[in-house]
This record gives sequence, C-alpha cells and structure tokens, in this order.
Amino acid sequence: MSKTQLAAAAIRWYDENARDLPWREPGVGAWPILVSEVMLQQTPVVRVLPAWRAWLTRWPVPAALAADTPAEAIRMWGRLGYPRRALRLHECASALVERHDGAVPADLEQLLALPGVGSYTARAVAAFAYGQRYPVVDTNVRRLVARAVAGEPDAGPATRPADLVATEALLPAHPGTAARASAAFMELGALICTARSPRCVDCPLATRCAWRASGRTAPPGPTRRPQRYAGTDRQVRGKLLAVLRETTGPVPRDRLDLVWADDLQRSRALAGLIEDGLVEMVGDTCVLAGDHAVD
DNA sequence: AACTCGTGGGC
DNA sequence: TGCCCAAGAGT
Repeated sequence: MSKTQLAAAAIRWYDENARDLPWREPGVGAWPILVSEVMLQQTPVVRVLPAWRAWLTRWPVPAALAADTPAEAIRMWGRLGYPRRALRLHECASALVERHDGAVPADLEQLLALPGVGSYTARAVAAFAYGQRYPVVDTNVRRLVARAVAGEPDAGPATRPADLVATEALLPAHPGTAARASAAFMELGALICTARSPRCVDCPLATRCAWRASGRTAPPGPTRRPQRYAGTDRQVRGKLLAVLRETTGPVPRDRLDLVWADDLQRSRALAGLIEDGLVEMVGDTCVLAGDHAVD
C-alpha cells in the first residue's frame, strides 16, 4: 500500500462530504482565498462566513482595502478575534499594491514575505488558489498525520519542518490533485478526525490508520495549561478595542476607564494596543489606527 | 522554544 | 459552570 492511497481515499470522501464553503467554489480568486485563510486562523468557519462576505463586498480587490484606513479594516473585522490580523491584512493589501501590482503572487517565497502570511497561509494560497503542489499543514492536518501515519494520539504543540516533510510524502504527484488532497485532509481533520472525539466509524482512512490499529492509545499525562482568559490582558485589550470599534473618531481616555477598573492593567493593555499599531493617541484621546481626519 | 494575541460556542 | 478549542503568525 503506497502512501498516496491515503490521499486517494481522502479525496473520494471529500468529493461526497465536503462542506459547501463559498471560498471553495470554482473561479474564486486568490484574494478572496487569502482573506478566508487569514480569517480562519484560529476562528471557526461559522463565524468567518458572514465576515468574509462583508469584507469582500466592500474590498473586492487588494487596492480597495489599501486605499481605506486601517481603522476601517479593524472595524470590519468585528468580533473575529485577534484584531492584529485585520491590521496585517491591511498591511498585506498595501504590500500587494506596492510589490505585485495589486495582485496576489503565486510564488511561495513572495507569499511568505507578506504581512500576516506564514507557513500555513502561504502554502494554502499557493495550493488552493494556484493549484501548486505544496504540503498545507494546519492543526487539523498535523493531528490527522500524527494519528494515521505515526500512530500517535495527537500532534506535538508546534509546527515543525518534519510536519511538512511527513505531509508532503502523502501528496499525489499531480499538483492539482495534491491540492485537493490537502483540502481533503483538512476537512477530515475538521469533521472526522477531531481533537476531542474522533468519529473513526465514519473515517475513510480507518482501515489504514496507525493510531486506530494501535487501539487508540490515550495521550500522555496532563499537559500544562495556558493561563485562563478571564482577567488577562487579552480580555482587557478586547474590551478597550470594542469601545474604539464602535466609536468613530476620538475617544477620551476616561471613557476607556469604564471598561476595566484596574488602572495598571488597563494602562498596560492600552500600551500594548498602541505598541501593536491598532490604536493611536491623539492628544489626550484614543483612536483606531488612521482614524483621525486631519483637516 | 515558549509565549502572546480575542472571541464565542459546545459540552 | 468551567474548560476546551477553532484553517496561525510573530517575536
């Protein structure tokens, strides 16, 4: 049994079971696909769907976004989370105009050089928008490969070069088919080979899965937990930015005092937002980046 | 390498 | 309820 049989089985399943997502429709351009990939970084599909439509209706091409202010990008981002992504996408649009005549490049190195575009997103665009043969490794694929190939209950905590190598080995030779296999692996990881309760009975790879063959060994002991969200700077940043998002123009600092009682933490969170370029001080007031009409 | 960075829904 | 997690990137 060759490894490409895994891909073949995944593609057959994908053809019958893939979700009907708008950025997968034939003829969708590289820019809409890039926007979807950035929005999908750590944000569930159901919340991305309406935001993606609204975003592309307003900014159908990179030049349109680049011509608008970062503040508007941050507002349109809404509550998708991690608003730095909105800022990076705006920077990315500017870079596309400056370096690539307003188009999304097909070259992997050029994609990787774009703001907010990392190893996953660059390969996703190269594969899904341009049909090139690159391993597209997200958390779903890492988990699926760890289980089906390595026989481990889960992938390691961080993406490694080895993940790219292991996934590349599964890809069919034909570029377009390889891209389809990547989409299929991702979809299998999202719908079947899930983190919490994998549905092996519905999995087209079950008969070839090393983890299942080993009796689905449990993951090793307690993994160290990240800090809880409640009470963190991230929560405070979120509250501060929510006020700025829903306000056009300057917000007095004492208006922001209302969202969090702890002066020190609130100041630290605001300083972080400024440091990230999401917020600017204008005199004694705060505005979203670029949201100050100078005239 | 480990840590930061939002948000909301499922169980 | 509290906890986990969802198509990562940047430092």
